[in-house]
Amino acid sequence: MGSDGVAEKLRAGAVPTLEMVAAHAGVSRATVSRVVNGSPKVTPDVTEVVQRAIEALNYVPNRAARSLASRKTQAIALIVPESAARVFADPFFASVVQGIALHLADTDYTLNMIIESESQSGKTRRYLLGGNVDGALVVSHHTGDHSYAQLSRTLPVVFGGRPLSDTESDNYFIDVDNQHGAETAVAHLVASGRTTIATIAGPQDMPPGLDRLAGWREVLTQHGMDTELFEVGDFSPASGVTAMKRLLAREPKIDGVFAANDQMAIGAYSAIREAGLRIPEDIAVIGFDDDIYGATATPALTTVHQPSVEMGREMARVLVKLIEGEPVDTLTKLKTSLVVRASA
Amino acid sequence: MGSDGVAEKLRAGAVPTLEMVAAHAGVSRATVSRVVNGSPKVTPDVTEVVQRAIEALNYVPNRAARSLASRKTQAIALIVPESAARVFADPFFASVVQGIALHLADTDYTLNMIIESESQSGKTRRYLLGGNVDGALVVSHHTGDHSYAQLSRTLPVVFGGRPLSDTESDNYFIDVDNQHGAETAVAHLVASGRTTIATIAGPQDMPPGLDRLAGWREVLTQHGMDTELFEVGDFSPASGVTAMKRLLAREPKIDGVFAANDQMAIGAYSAIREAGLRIPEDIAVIGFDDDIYGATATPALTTVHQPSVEMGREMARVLVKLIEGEPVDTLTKLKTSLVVRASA
DNA sequence: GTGAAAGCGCTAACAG
DNA sequence: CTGTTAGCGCTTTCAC
Repeated sequence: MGSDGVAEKLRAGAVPTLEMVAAHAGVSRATVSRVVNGSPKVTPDVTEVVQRAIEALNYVPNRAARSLASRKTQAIALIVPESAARVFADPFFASVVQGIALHLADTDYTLNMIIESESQSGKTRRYLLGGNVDGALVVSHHTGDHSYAQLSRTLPVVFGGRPLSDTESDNYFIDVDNQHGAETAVAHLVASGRTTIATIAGPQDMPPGLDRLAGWREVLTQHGMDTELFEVGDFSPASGVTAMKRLLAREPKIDGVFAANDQMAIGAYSAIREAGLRIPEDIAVIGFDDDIYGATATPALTTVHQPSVEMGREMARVLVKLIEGEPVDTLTKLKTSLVVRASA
Repeated sequence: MGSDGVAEKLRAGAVPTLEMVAAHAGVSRATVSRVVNGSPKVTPDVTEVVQRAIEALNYVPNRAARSLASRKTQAIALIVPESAARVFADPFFASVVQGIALHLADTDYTLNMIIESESQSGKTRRYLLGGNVDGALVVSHHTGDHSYAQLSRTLPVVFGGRPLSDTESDNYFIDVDNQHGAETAVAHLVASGRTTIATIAGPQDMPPGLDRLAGWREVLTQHGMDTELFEVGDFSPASGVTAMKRLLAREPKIDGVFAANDQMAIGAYSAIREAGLRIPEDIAVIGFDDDIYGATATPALTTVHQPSVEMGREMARVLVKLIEGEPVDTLTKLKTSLVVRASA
């Protein structure tokens, strides 16, 4: 009965199943399963016979069946909450995804990318709660938006970027050390002899905006310098132009400026030139992010590099550990580094 | 027996199963399944009772079980074959992925992103052949590399970009109309009075390189103009510089140049300026791609826009149709459009 | 160490 | 139109 059918399929060249491998190797399905899952208690001889059968049949385990029986999916969701278009235009995001995918390639986990269109946020929640994945990764570049925070009570979740409020202390975050990065940049300005250093800050309702401003303030304070010279932008080039103009109007003696991101720094370039000043001779400029805008600008922008690929890798690493029950830190901070080019 | 256990679980607040919904609604599991899958032959009354039970229990179907029973995965693989780093730095690729994800969000399919690291190409093949996905999408920007061509005999596959050779005629492709785009660009140059039009072609072993050169040649031929003025680059800015210099050395009277991509066009900018010529007064320049390099250059580059998001969307749309057995065209060509800015 | 048996949660004939 | 009956392919106790 059963084995006849199997023998038949074996010959038919159908998609090989564990049962067929078992028949081919002359062992039980349980044993094949053990070999496939690397169980230690299987005789080497048997293991080899099974391995051979697997290769002979070109057997590949069926994911769905395995998932159903083991109650694990071996899949991880990558949630992209912000407006899709904006997120994908962001090179930072692309690098993070790259890092995630690279790390996952070394594991048995699969990456399920989900673009969260607001029109169907319920769909995403259902997907995540429906046992379709073992864990989720949430990327939200600049915004501190963590509307998925509650999710973590049901499912392992790792966020990219720190939360705005610390009430969500039971969540896991991978963050870039924004404040330290900003400090490095401003310290560079100070070290190169600049004495009137302004900053174009990011939105003060976003963690990176807050932290980078704090870094600027910290260094100036240490050097007993004026800490009032800042204007807030929204991370767009246009806001960089406006902010720089206001800064120049307030204090014409400015000889150094730290912008909270590269795009605003490029905006500042325009305002500075319009005022008839030169970069870096009259005003040194440093940005933050190390994106394509700054790299291709003239003069090439000195900026703070964000370890974006590394961030993705770390997010994936932490999530996998979390899923597998290993202990991990609640907050991981990644180091930034100053990329000195021509603008400062 | 059975129903007692179910009633118990119902109270216990365990993850709801179809069986629990059936018990709650007082119908059979089959009926619940029909309602969930939108079968037309269920009485409205019954449907409603079931729906209510589903909501009451907050039931979500288990994907693995459904997949196992129906022998469908409702998942699509996105394969990224080229060196991951390069691909992700490419804004074109990011947009394509965006388009794919956007279309899939409207369907019941899930996107599995796979970065194909050469170290484990076998893993990818096994994954695809192991019945883990219902179909695959292969993106390869400029290269005509379709090493996955054979796959399509086993699994529905849709490629982005046309194949280099036409031997793979049983495969499905979504391509951009490179030749027509190039023709539009060159026609624009001709229409604006340019008489000595050169081109910086892309690699001649890549479809876009070939097609864009063909477009240039076609228009010049139509106008009885010289068709010898071309140099081949490798799509990098540096190769654009070199090619432009050679072109200028060969023919100083050049007053228009069409580059096969924006990055080479920007390279040409340097060479042109170095020769003491102005853009667009002395030489009009047009690129191809409409990427960030051209948009932020000075003067802003006139270029041919690639419908990248649309390409992703189309790839996903075609693959889903293919999976569901609907007829689709073997080759879909997407229209490009000329973006006139300051350089021509 | 290995096999037998019992499901995992759902779909899909097949009756009725 | 609805219920019954079998599995889908694999893991996992529990005996042997």
